[in-house]
Amino acid sequence: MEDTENIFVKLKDRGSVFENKQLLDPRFLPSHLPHREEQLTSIAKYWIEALNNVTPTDITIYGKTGTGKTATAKIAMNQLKEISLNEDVFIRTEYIRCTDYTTENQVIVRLCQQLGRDVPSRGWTRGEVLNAFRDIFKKNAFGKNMILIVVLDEIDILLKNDGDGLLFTLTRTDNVSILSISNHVEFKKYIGTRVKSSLRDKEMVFPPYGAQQLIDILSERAKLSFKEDTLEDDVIPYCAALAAKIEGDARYALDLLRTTGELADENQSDTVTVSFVDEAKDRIEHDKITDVIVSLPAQQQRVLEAILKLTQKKEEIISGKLYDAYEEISRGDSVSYRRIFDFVNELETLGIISTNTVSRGRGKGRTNIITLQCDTNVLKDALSS
DNA sequence: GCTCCACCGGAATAAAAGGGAA
DNA sequence: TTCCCTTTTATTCCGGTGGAGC
Repeated sequence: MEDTENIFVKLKDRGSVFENKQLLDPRFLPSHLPHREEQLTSIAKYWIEALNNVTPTDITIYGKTGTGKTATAKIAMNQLKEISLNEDVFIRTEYIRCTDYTTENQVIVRLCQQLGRDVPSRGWTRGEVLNAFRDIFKKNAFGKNMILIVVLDEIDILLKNDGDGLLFTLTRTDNVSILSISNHVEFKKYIGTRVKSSLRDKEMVFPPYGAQQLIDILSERAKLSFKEDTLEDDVIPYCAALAAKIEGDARYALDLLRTTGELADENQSDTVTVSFVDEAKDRIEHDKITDVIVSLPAQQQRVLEAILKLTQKKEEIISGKLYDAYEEISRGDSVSYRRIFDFVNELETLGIISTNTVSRGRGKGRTNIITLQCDTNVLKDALSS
């Protein structure tokens, strides 16, 4: 029998335009962030108090997706940690992503665990968990007061889901400083008055990156991630221009550049040309929508199916009609209208659909007009997979 | 057996704007 | 013309239930 060629060997030997693709990964944290020096300095000016054994003031960071909020906060955390080792203080910085820990309880439990307390995620009462958390501040091996700086990323998600209980607890705990990061400016509407009074925070806004700034960011990364002379001159400016249009999103810009390189590899091209950028843009859009839809619960997929069906019939989609279509698809296994209302809202948050509430006048009440915001073919493919 | 919490739905309340009375 | 009424559905509030981790 003839030996089968090892597919990995074949793929491994194939050329690549990348020197180190990891550097373009959104999770990669560079040591230097172009055009965020000012914001980093601002955070440091507040946090430096910790080195004098004073709990720093709370900070709130606003900014759209991909404006460097998380990266800046993480760099500040690392640098503070580094310098505090040489000082006579006990500072802990902890990072929590509120999309992973969506309730007060989950965050406090997680903090306890990160700080070395063995707290189970279930089984203990709220009081027991809180006591364990507060105990951590009472005694420690060095006989020094611990200062805890908590970075709560995407805090708007937690506030919307669970209310302001977490902020209440944290602001009432001595020696805790909060840095909250939010995508939305209006997230404070979820904070009640009792918490507002104890949360005396400094606010910071991260502006979207401009096209030229995005060029700087991409150039810096591309230098190390691509092989020499593989990138055509126009590629980076074009990626930057596209990303600048989408609210100056650096994460998107990096994603675009990486996908463009991947397409060059797939086409076994030695150079990355502008023509791959447009293709990369389509692929990212397609993958993004597909990923979201595939991970949706079955009931929400059915709602989308109903929307797709009505869209294809070119009918105006109003909430009542949508529910009828949904019930028909569900064949008896349907949830209430009340649930569908939530689903529609979630789908809107995800950007798959948009809604517009209109009133039709006396005797006709009001309704939501729903429109699909993505390509019907992409949606169809995603639903059938 | 205890706790958490995602999921669910009933009930109350709010909203919008054309129609009709004054 | 102004202003209140009307209707229907959007939206909010809130409590129940059951699965899962401990």
